[in-house]
Amino acid sequence: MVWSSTAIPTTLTALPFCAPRPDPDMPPVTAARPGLPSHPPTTRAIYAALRRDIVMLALMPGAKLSENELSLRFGTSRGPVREALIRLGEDGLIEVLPQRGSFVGRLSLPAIERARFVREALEIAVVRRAAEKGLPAEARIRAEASLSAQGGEGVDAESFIALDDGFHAGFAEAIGLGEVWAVIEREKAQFDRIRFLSLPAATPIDVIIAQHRSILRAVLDRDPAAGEVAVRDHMAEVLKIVDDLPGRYPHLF
Amino acid sequence: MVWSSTAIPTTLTALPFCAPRPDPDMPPVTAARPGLPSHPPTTRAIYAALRRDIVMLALMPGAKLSENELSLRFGTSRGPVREALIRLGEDGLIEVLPQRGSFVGRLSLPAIERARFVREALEIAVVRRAAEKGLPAEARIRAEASLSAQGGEGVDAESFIALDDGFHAGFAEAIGLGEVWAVIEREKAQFDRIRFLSLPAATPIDVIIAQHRSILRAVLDRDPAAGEVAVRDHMAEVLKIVDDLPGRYPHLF
DNA sequence: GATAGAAAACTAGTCAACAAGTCGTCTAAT
DNA sequence: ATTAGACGACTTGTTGACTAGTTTTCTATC
Repeated sequence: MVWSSTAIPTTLTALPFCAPRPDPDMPPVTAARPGLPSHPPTTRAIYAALRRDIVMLALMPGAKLSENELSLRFGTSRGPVREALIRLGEDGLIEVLPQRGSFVGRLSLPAIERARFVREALEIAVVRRAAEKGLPAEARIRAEASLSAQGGEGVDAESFIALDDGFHAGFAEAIGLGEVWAVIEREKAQFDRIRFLSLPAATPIDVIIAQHRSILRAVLDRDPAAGEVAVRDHMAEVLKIVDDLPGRYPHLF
Repeated sequence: MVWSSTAIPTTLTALPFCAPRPDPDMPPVTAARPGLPSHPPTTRAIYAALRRDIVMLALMPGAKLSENELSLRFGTSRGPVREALIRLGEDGLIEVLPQRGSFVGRLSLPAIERARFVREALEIAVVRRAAEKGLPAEARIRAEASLSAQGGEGVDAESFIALDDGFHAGFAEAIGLGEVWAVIEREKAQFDRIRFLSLPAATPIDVIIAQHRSILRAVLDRDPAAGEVAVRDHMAEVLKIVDDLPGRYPHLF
């Protein structure tokens, strides 16, 4: 068996950003990101596909995820599907009730606040240390390239989030603690969902880019305190958009 | 099938603290902590048993973990064992090489430093917020009870670590973010192993208790800055004991 | 028609067998 | 003696069947 190319059938789907449906059943359509870590073979692909669908709200909170149905959809047996579901459960993205079923986790304000808290704490520590140690030239170039790409033409929501992630991850890698970003990424899924949910009314991209600039400037100025303030400011954006969401989409909470 | 009581055969074992063996095969003996969360049934018990053995170095870094052998030992099929191994792999405690075998992860200085970094960042954020919000009376009582218990008679290594964990987790729970401790706990396993490894020569318990007192005092004094300093001081202890370990136990790294 | 009970259609949990890849060893040829 | 090749004893990955529990639905009874 060859691990390099997984043959999980995947399909691209247009995302119904602003059309959340009360219907818990969802069209079983997905796309798997290539080039993810690697550990297991088909399990990883299924995990990636489901995670992407959940984060992008193609699978709505509360939707039922039947192992049988998924194994049928992915063309594998229940084993790999089950393992993928276990990992999604560990990420807090789905909830499996014994003998009852697996369901996409509902949005939870406490869970979002916890994720925000964890991310803020880690990101502050990373930026502080980057400001103390100084940013390698290569990392600086990449950060600035990401910044200008963020403001470029034709960046859709998904690619902007990818650029956003890369920008933040760059600092962790720069200080030789790239794996810290993996911890952040696990938590990040929680409020990536609300980010997609509130896309039209969300913080203007210009503001976010300006905050990114502030963070980078503080690091380049070797000013940890300013970096911490900039990160705090940046992370506070989540709080602003999260407030009225439960009122607007009560069935997702 | 009844989930409440799992019937995984477990056996208690005296721990060979200061007798690390080059032999990668280990006596397959374990005890499972009761009252763990609950999600799956037998998988959870196997996971807990193996995790405990790994953290306490009853399973030495580099040891081979055969799914077949483990399923034989636990009296189940390979399925639950496999799922437990997946979760241990996610925790970074074991490494599974496709078609080759599963192995207890070796001690890695970068991994330990990463875990230390994450824990320090989160613990600082927690203590700071606890100092800002103030500690509820109940939490204060529990913290002080834990402190005196830590200095009590006849606390062995395992129970001290449990008290230690409870002390730290208390702050997270006090500020309503108890689940943050779960994130810390996942990372903590990495340097719990070196804690057990360096038990005899480790930092005297008195010093650790004094550091705990400093943290609690800072929180009670509503002094976030002092709390941060105290946590940094406390976390620095790990650095002190980790230095000469690779030289003394090269086969574990 | 409304309600209580049985049965059928789900669910996840578990298991044993098979497939496929890797490693070590043993044999045979040079 | 050395080396190349094949065999066999491992490993994890995958599968489909079976078990036990839950929910729903349908039916018979009041």
